[in-house]
Amino acid sequence: MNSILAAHFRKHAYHKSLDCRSGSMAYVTEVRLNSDRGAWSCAPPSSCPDVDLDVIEEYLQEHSLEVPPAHVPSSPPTNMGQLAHSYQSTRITVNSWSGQHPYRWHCGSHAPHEEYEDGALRPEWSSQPDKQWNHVAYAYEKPAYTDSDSQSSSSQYQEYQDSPSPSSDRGDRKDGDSTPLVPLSGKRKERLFQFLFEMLQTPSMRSCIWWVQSSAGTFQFSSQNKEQLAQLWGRRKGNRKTMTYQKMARALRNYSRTGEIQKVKRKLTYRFDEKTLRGLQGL
DNA sequence: CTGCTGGGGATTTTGG
DNA sequence: CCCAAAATCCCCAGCA
Repeated sequence: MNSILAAHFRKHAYHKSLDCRSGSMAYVTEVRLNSDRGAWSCAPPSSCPDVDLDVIEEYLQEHSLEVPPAHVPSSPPTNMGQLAHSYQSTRITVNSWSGQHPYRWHCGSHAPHEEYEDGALRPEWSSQPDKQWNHVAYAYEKPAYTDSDSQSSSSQYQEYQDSPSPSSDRGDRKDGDSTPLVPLSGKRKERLFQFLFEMLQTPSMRSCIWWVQSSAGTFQFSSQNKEQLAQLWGRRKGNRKTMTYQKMARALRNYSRTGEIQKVKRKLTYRFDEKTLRGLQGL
């Protein structure tokens, strides 16, 4: 899988690099937000942005939908440092999600260990690329690059972490839990939350969207690149008009009614319902 | 005041 | 064509 992905991106690296210039400005902004951590060491600050819609889209189409299973050849291509790194992280994500810790949903309220895996998963262009496996204790520290809202962080999490599971009350959805998660007949259009989940599993999209706390299902959009993500969504849907974050967020808010995704107090942050999460993991 | 976010009613699109 | 669900449009409010 690694090689495939790497190859794909490599394949596009050339002619796509042209676009980088146009797209790079957005990065510059975001990069500077990370300066205090020396961050982005593994990210593409000036190099070809990972948010190239064409490439991403193409890649996603080719290997669509199937989130890479937990098995991956041990050594990622060395020349694709950044990519390999991020992909590896993703692998971790997938790993930890593939039902290995299902119980967490139930005992999580006060379990402090949740933070750990999160630390490893966050788009932590953190200190050292090779430290990714470490269980950083500052897990709750918000990502350095979340612009100004950084001051709010740890305290908030506790709030929504132990919020009563919404699952029980809203079992009224006509389809219960089986539905939205699994494409009924395989025909149904991809849903927004499925798309988002997919993006969250895609290393190259980490400048647009990332897990804040994967164990809790919380994820966050980049204020810099959220529009690009939205556009990608629009393309995926085949819309004539370009999708915007605003519209996408509206759809997200609709999910809070039905429970698939809920808004979290934190800026640009949402949370997958556990049921939704489980369903997505099982896809 | 302005830009960014978030909220939600109204309307359109989509699938059965 | 009807219906329900999902998506989209559009306007407004709160906040830094």
